[in-house]
Amino acid sequence: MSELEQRCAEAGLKMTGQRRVILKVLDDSQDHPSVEEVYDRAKKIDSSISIATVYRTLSLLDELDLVMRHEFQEGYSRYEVNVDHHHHLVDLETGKVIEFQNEELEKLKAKIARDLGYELIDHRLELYGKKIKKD
Amino acid sequence: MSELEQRCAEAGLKMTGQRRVILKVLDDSQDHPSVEEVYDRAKKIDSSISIATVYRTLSLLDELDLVMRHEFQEGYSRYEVNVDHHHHLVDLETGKVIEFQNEELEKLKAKIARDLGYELIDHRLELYGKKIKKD
DNA sequence: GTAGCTGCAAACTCTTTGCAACTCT
DNA sequence: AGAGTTGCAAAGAGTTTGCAGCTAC
Repeated sequence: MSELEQRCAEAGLKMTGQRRVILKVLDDSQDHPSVEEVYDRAKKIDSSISIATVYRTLSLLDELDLVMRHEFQEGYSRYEVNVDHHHHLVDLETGKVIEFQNEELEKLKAKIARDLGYELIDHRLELYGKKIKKD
Repeated sequence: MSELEQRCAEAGLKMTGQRRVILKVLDDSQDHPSVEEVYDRAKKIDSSISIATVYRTLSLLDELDLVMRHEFQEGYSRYEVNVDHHHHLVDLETGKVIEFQNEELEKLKAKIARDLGYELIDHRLELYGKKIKKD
């Protein structure tokens, strides 16, 4: 039983065939798939699965904090399995998403919020860039 | 003639009554109105204006970089008149948007991208927080 | 005069939902 | 058995678009 599956069970979710398939797809993902992409990958395993179920399952998993929903500036959501805290740099030429962490940045964000009189609850930082070519 | 109007003229846009109304609404906005809000404010000046025109005009202005489109995590877009570079802190309890700038942050972002081998083209930073209450 | 702009309504995309049938536990 | 889950299709929200008429230049 995968860790995702385990944590779903702990949350009291019924482990249906469809959910098992979606969890496997997520477990196997090293990227940040859209709902449509999760759906396509799931269909390869069980072609009878419906996109409504994918939407419902991803929403549930997001609520349980087992996955993280992102809305890059594309008009739809992407999901990723909830790993360590990090941010994203989106390659504007290829759409590739690169993850990074930066401790200094974390401190700075919290400080900025505090200075404005706020407790930082959540945030979003995305960089969009082009690869530097060394000729 | 407002500065926005001037810059639209320079861009070769025809100055119709509807556009003048929308530009005035934007000029008078100190906040970050949604399309619906711009539409409502515009209708108070000219009730015959259509929401399609508001969408079309805001898209145009965004392309010309006269306004900036934001997608906070709300499921729709908000616009603001394109002023100095800054970021936003969204008050999670009231929805209020607070603007801030931070030079240190700017440098850090560019450095992170550079270290990853990227030239920073664009970025997005939003903080979401709750007001700290001093009891 | 004409290219560009408008209002209207229909269409589109992404997402959610009501419902009857089905299935884990 | 019963609550939770599913597929389907319809509905929703936000946004875009085709078209015929209108308007700034």
